[in-house]
Amino acid sequence: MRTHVGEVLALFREHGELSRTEVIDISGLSRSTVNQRLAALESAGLIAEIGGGESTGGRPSSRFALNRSRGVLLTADIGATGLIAAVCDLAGSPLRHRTVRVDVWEGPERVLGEVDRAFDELIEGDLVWGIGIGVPGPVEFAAGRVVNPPIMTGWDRFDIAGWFDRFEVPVVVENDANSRAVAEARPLRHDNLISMKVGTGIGSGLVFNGQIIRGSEGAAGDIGHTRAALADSATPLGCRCGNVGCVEAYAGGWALVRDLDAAGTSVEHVADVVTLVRQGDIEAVRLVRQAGRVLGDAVADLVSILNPESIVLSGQLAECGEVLLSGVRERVYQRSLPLATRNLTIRVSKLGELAGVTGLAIITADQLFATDRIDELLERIG
Amino acid sequence: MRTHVGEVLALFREHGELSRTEVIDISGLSRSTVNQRLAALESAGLIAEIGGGESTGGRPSSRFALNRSRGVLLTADIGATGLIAAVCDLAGSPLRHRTVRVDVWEGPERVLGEVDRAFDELIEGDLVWGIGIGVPGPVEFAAGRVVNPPIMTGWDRFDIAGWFDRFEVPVVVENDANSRAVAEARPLRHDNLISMKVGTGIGSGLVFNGQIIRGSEGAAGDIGHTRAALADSATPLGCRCGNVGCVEAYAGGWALVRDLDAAGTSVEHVADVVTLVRQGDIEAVRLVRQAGRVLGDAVADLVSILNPESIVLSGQLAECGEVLLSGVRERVYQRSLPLATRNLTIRVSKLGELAGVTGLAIITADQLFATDRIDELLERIG
DNA sequence: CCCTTTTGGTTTTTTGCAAACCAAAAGATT
DNA sequence: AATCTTTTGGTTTGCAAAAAACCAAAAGGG
Repeated sequence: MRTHVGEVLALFREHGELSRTEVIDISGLSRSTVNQRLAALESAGLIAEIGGGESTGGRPSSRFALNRSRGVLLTADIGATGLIAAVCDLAGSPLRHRTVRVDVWEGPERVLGEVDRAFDELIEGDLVWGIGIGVPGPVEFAAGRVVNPPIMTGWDRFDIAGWFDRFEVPVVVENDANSRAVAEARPLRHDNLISMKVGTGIGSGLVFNGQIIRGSEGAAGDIGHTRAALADSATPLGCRCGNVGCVEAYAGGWALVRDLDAAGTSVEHVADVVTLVRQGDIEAVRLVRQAGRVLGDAVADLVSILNPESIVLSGQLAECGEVLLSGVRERVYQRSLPLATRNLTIRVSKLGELAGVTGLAIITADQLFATDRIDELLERIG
Repeated sequence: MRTHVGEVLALFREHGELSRTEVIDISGLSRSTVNQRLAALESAGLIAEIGGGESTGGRPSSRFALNRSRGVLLTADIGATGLIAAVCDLAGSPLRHRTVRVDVWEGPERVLGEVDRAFDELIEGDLVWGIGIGVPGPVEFAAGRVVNPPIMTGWDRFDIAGWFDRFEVPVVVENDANSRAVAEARPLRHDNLISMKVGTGIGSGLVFNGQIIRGSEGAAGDIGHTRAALADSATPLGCRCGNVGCVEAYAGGWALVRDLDAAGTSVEHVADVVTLVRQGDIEAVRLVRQAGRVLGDAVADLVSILNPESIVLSGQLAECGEVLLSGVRERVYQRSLPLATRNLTIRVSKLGELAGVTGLAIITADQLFATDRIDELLERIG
């Protein structure tokens, strides 16, 4: 009986709620085949019948939907100085989450140990179906490990997927910016989107043709260390990467802290900058708006080259909202080709700090429900 | 009998020459199914048995390969001031070609009329299976037409595919830079590649995850009008696009003609610049090398962001070879993140002016041999 | 010359899919 | 209220594709 149910399941993941007739129309399959597959999916508990539909002049249809609580996905979004662990349903929505403060450079054993503990506390007898781990570095996706990370000391080629062997479920490892981008793109059905994370540093995730662009070595997305446009200030500032004139050295959170401090306003962390902006501190607002312009100049080139349909800003500095956005918009609409900005939207993420874990859950579900792996899943859940 | 032969055909397109046993191993299908499909493909003439293989201790295998001369693909690479029309085999290799001088702004009827004439002269009783047209503007691929082109006056939304209705074969329309990128990427099996065309203007084609990145409106790839790095020269030059400081205004062919002319060397066309460089003219070499640096600065950011495995330069200025390359390489290896340049190769295209028509043939074949359209093809060829 | 190895081809069995048919549940009509 | 029409639900039957099993052919090795 275990047939090509994956294609039908994919329809529910994409469209949400469907009746038999709708499945028939969309898939082009026959009524009997659709019935057979729906029965298989329902008996496995992957889909469930929900409230009966309205009549359109005849017998009312019964409607089905993905049974999003049949199992859970454990996800952990590991950042430079902290991590968020979450239990998500099969549609990707976080159900419960915990934040843990731990520095990534303390190494994989220490950090993943914290993830383990957080998972143990979050699981409430849930059936774990998959695990997704987000990391702030380049990832070899197929192997489930980090390769040549600039900031993740001690993590190089560490077998992250193997760490979670005890769960006996698929484990995916993905770059944190990429998982954010997926979380933004998928619900909107945007196939071409750029997600910018502006926190202490600056990173980006690219989704084009509906797929994550990882590059040949998983290092794609690093917009923070591209060259900034030096409008009039003749002094190219040094960056923490060792180079000079990087975007991050002007618009990154650490650069704003540096500049505000130099201007006489005592700040310690990016959060302080955000607070000042919200309080309307003139110097802070001026600096963040200027950071937006630098960011906008960098994004403008990217818009001309990649022609995305939307750009989403996230990260701590994105909490400055319009103050940051206006600078970005100003430069993008000024510099990018009109053709590329005609239907472009630039906005701040609505997902906030949960964007990472949400995206990881979606990516993990993608793997679990992949048409060529669906049998494996049915095998496991009996 | 008309079954899922497409999957097996795809194997031959990817691997070239295969024995039955190899097809069985790669596809995972049973011997009988493979035999059935091979028989169907062979009777349709899509594959042919080639010289028997060597024995490895048992009966020697018979080997099969795509019958690349079963039909031909007509392709035309339309540039700003001229077009190349070609007859290609089913593997994408150009068999015969013609060059026609015609300006694209003379409109679709005039230009496509020239394409028609060139096709008629090139066909020698060949069975035409598909047509591919490359154009210097943004393309709505699914519809087979140009949308909002900046330089293709009179072409907006013109039904290019419809023009070739008389052939009664599938027609694909693609951006010229994109088709070039495919021609470079496919034979090398590179999944992440940037192709830069440096001629009068500057354009690029992006292939990532093995797919063309077209952007949300087919406008992706426009690197020519991104912002150039203004090292020390304090005067941002005006560009023909109306903006200032574009890469093209420094490194485009028209900019070099402008600069050489201003320096007292009388030149009219980009070809003259190339000739001068080859003759070792000091000023020309200096300018082209400098153009390479400007280009390199722009590409460097793209390398950091997209992490391609190779960059290929084509177009007239690429004929300057090492003179242009050295400038590009200098800046890329200086500016891009080490992680992104570790395994990066930067080189000049070996395909030359036929890159466009080759890529178009490959893209057209992709459509013809797509698994969900293979039955349509078998229907047509009987 | 026989045995082993590897590939080629055919027959048999299974299974997934679709067409066709019948049943059920609603609204519409008389 | 009874019947007709419409739409959806479910089952049976027939077909065809795929795999397993089997036999044949063509090489090398002893």
